[in-house]
Amino acid sequence: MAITIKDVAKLANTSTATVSKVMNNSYSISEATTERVKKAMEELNYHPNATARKFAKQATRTIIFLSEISKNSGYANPQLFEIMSGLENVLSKKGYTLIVKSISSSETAGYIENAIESKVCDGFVIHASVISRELDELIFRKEIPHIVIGTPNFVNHLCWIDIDNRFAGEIAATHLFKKGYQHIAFIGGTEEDNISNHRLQGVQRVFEQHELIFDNLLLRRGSSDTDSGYSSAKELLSSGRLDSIICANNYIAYGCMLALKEENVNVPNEVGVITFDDYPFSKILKPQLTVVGIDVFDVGEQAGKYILQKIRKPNTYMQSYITVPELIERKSTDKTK
Amino acid sequence: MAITIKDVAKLANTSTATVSKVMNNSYSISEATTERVKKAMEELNYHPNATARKFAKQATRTIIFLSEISKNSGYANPQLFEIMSGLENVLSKKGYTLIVKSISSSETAGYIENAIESKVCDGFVIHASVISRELDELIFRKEIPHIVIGTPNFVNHLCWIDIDNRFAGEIAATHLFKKGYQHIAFIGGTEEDNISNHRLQGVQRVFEQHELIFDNLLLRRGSSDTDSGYSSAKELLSSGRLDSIICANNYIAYGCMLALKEENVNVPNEVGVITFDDYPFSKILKPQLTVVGIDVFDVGEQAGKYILQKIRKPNTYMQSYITVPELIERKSTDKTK
DNA sequence: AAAATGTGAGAAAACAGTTACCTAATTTAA
DNA sequence: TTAAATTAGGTAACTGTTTTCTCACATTTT
Repeated sequence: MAITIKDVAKLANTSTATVSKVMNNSYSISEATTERVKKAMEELNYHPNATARKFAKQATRTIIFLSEISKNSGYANPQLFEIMSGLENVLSKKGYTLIVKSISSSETAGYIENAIESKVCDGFVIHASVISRELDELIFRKEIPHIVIGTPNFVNHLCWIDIDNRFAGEIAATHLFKKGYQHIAFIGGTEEDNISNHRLQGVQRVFEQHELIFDNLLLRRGSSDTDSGYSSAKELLSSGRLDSIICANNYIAYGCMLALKEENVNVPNEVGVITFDDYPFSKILKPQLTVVGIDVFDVGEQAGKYILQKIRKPNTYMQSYITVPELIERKSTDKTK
Repeated sequence: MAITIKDVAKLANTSTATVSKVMNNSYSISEATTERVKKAMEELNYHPNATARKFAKQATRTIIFLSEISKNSGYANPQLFEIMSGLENVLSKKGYTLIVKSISSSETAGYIENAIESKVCDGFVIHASVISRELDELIFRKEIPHIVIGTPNFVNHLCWIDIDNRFAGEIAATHLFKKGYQHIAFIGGTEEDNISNHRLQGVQRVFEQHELIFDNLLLRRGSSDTDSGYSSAKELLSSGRLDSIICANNYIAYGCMLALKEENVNVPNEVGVITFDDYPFSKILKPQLTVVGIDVFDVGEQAGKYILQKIRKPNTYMQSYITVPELIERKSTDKTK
């Protein structure tokens, strides 16, 4: 049998109430009694039962992180885990526990409803890829403490945190102009890919600011992979006058670099290349890629801070929060004017 | 106030014991009563309190995954998350919950002792990087259900699961021989890096089998990164006769490929390149890398199965379990004889 | 010296389930 | 027909901690 609070109370010659009060250092307990109790706990090597505590306190101090994780997620989606790390980091510091649960968007609402009713956790951090209309409604109706990571497509009530991808696009374009590039191309993912869309919008906004027009002949949309980056770059090179390429992500950028090398185009002097997200990748290419870096660990941390705040003060209101990207200058745009 | 088992019992006109029995479908309860109870649960939208259940049952159905995760882990250590995904996958299926906790090796023993005494979880999956001698002793003394992922350096009592890196080395060397390569070089990480050591041992074993001697002039040890791969490859090229290189990991391989390209060495015809672990990376290089692939998701799954088994039947004994690597043939060794 | 105030600590009632044990009713076996 | 066995379902104890309420006693104020 495990040692319980009763054993401690008996040894310390007090009541369980007093022992509990000492543990929670709430209420006024005299110095002497406190010492006696602590000594007894020490002597018996007492560890309070965590489940019983949660039960009595009616609070779980637990957050559930929901996203779809399956074979290859670790490789394909390193940002997801970077976010999770940031989240764990702040929760841990505040004595909270992180449960990780893989789920598909069709199951999310059901799972969350059950988990909150069953008091499994105090709140949820939900990856945008697993939200649903049903969830939006549920969360509103039951006032469930939550935060979505990423921009949900149809948001009425969900609150979320994301990267400012438009601003990231602005940073990229501004940097190229500053470096003296003038004919900027853009290679993005599919038309449905909002990340690409927002990054492109940011680029276009900079053109407007400079009272220039973004040349749509220098815009390519494909899929978000290396092959697409490769073929888009080849097309661009053969078709038009350009001196720089903004790639919507690392994979595209890599394909693009391969094409440029094949065509013997010098990077950064003939064509500058810039992309987004600082994958390990971008540091090891030759030349190293200039990147608009996004601190996704920080996104996880912010999400953690927010959900804790929401639990402590349920009337806290926030619909969205945006983290700020930052330029990481490397060789691929280091043009000697 | 939340709906409890009492409310259900009252509505169904039975005792709480009966409701509980229906929920756990244990004991004999008549069809009619079962129906009545289920209808009542439905009607009240009853969700049993998870904490109270755990408390009454004295079992947590929870596993804690311990490793060191910090900023950049998601990028630098995708395998870690691949393992976590596999683990979550099997635990989830069996109704278990996965808690993720970042920790450093100096804290592990203390944390585990407290968690097990406090009945926070039923068992632990521990990454080899956070074990300690103290932990080994603790786990033995208290018979703590656990499994270590990776080979611990000093193991007396810990049980662990790992990849058969020696066998992976054998696969690599065998493949090269089969393809007609004869002068095989090896680029590894530091002398302390056991993964490199084991892979090299496997390679050497194949040489022995063929009654050949591995030429130590074609062995290079450095760090495990791209730069090291690059400089080692350059050295090898200038110094000796070789027709193939085994790189201990993807980063080294990439550096190696850069060096080969710079020296205008044709891959795979002049020099074949093979490495380990199937990072996304290896598919997008030109030429694509042949790789001894290791299914780390499977490692996570195996670990999950083992820990569940251990909890169900504590007298299950296993000291180590090894997963089998597999050759993924791509262009970088596709020599036309 | 009496009244008001403050402080330390215990008794007991939560918290919401599970389950060992018991009884009554029904079925089966002899 | 009776004894034994089986089945259905209720009673109440139990899981380990927290917390409200109360009271005794000590201290301060009037």
